[in-house]
Amino acid sequence: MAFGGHIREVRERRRREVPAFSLRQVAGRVGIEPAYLSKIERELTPPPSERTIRRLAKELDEDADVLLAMAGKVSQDLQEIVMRRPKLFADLLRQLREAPDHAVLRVAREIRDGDW
Amino acid sequence: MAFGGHIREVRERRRREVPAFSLRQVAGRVGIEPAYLSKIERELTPPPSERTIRRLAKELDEDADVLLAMAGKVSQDLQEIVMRRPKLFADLLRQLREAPDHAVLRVAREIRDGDW
DNA sequence: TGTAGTGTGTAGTATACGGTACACACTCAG
DNA sequence: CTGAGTGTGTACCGTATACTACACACTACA
Repeated sequence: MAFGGHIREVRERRRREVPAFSLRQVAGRVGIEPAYLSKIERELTPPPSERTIRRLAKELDEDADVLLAMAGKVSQDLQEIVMRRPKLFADLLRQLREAPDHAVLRVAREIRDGDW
Repeated sequence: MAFGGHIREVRERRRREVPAFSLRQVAGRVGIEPAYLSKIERELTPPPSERTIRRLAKELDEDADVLLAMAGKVSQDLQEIVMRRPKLFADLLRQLREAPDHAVLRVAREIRDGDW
């Protein structure tokens, strides 16, 4: 799904319960102009910066990494993890490209359980 | 190490054997202006685009992912892998941030040996 | 009926990105 | 001593990024 439309959906849904989720008020709390948020939601402009996406995520209680992905971006902190050991992580990610979710999850679990 | 200086070092080293690795000729084969490559190598300009970095990597027989990392970038194809399953890979990468190389390598090996 | 709040149209802006184009000074081989 | 090749200084360029600012029309409530 596209970024803007998703934001609009989530915001409107939230708004049905809490009127403070009007476009103007959300824009205000997020720190951008209402007109800009309007254009974002209708996809008349490309998705905003990572910084703004993070604030939107917080405001709307959505997962920042997922929103960033919808915006065609990858979180800066993840990029730094890869850049610190480029060969290592480049290989790993390409290995895992086609791997099913459960296999990747198992890997993550093994690591978390600290058997290294 | 910084991107530009590394490029200069590698190119000069190569040049000692093969004179075709002059700045001008490399720039020519890579498809950029010599003046631009000069500025890149002396870091008077930020590193070039991913596209140009890839060509430099090929030309100088260096690892593209490593060069990209030195340039503060992450390969577009890796970004797409993460963006397709953002939660999955965001979690995984953050798990692996502090993990020692050998642990990550083992994970990659397990996956490659296809036990999923 | 006015006024508070809503979303939107239009215009403009500062900064960064990713370079090109050309002239210059230097070196070194024939 | 010339001319082919070297690296570099300076100026400029189009496009994209990430927004702001303001005016407008509409709705609903008091």
